[in-house]
Amino acid sequence: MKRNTWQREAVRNALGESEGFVSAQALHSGLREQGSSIGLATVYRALADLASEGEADSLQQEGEALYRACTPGSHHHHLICRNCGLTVEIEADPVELWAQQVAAEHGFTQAEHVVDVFGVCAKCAAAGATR
Amino acid sequence: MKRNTWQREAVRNALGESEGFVSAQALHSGLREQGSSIGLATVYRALADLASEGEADSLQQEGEALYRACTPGSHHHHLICRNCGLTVEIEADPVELWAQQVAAEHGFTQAEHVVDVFGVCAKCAAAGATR
DNA sequence: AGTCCTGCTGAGAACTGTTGTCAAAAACCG
DNA sequence: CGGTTTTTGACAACAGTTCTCAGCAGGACT
Repeated sequence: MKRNTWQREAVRNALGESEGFVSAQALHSGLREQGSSIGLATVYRALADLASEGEADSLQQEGEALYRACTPGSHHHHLICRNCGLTVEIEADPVELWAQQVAAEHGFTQAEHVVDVFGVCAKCAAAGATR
Repeated sequence: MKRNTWQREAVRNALGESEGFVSAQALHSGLREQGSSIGLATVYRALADLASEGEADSLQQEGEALYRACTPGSHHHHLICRNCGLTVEIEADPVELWAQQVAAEHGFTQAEHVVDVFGVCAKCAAAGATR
């Protein structure tokens, strides 16, 4: 049976409050700074659970896993500011179709795809324009 | 100054001969089995060099980096069999346009994107059909 | 060809992100 | 409340990758 602990809630909340993708370790130290006594392993476990239940998305960047709360159930992709981490969920229907089609053309089945767009958001572009 | 050592050549060759994406460690042990005395660190260094010079593509899967020789200079994406690792280079012009457009719509600039399609190739689908 | 300099190599240690272990704690059931 | 059973948290273990550093060797120059 699956139990409902305050730790899991804490992770879910912390994830929901963050602007963009966060690493497990950042989340853990953030919670610790708020006085929580949650353990690192627990954060990893909670994140893995959330991700497998579709309540969070994950992506790999520079060898570490980043997580983000997302609208459950809906398939979507992300547009991520590589400077501040701001994330926008985007629909990608044309890409879905394209991926299926390309896979089929080459005899591939059970196609899945990884699609993420990185860029610099308007705010960061303006702030960094002088650089 | 950049030097041309037999180790770098060995890595380049081994990469070119492999069917799909290979991990640095697999490449290293493969070379070792062929009697080479190349070191693991050197393989990592050579792969990083090749990737940064555009002679190899890399992707992250399950926490490890995989590499593959690719046609230098051309921008393309990959269709990868998640069973045997077979890789097909694919053109994705519609996706390129889509990515630029979506980024622009949200005020993002300097858009880059990660697009990879995973599936099961015809051969593996046939072999695993009985499973 | 010989010499020198400097970047490259290889072995292993060190590091980083993640997962496993296990006793103790706490959530759920009645 | 008492019993059962999952979950937790501290820490060890692990895997992949990078760092370190003494010695080696590629290439330029002679």
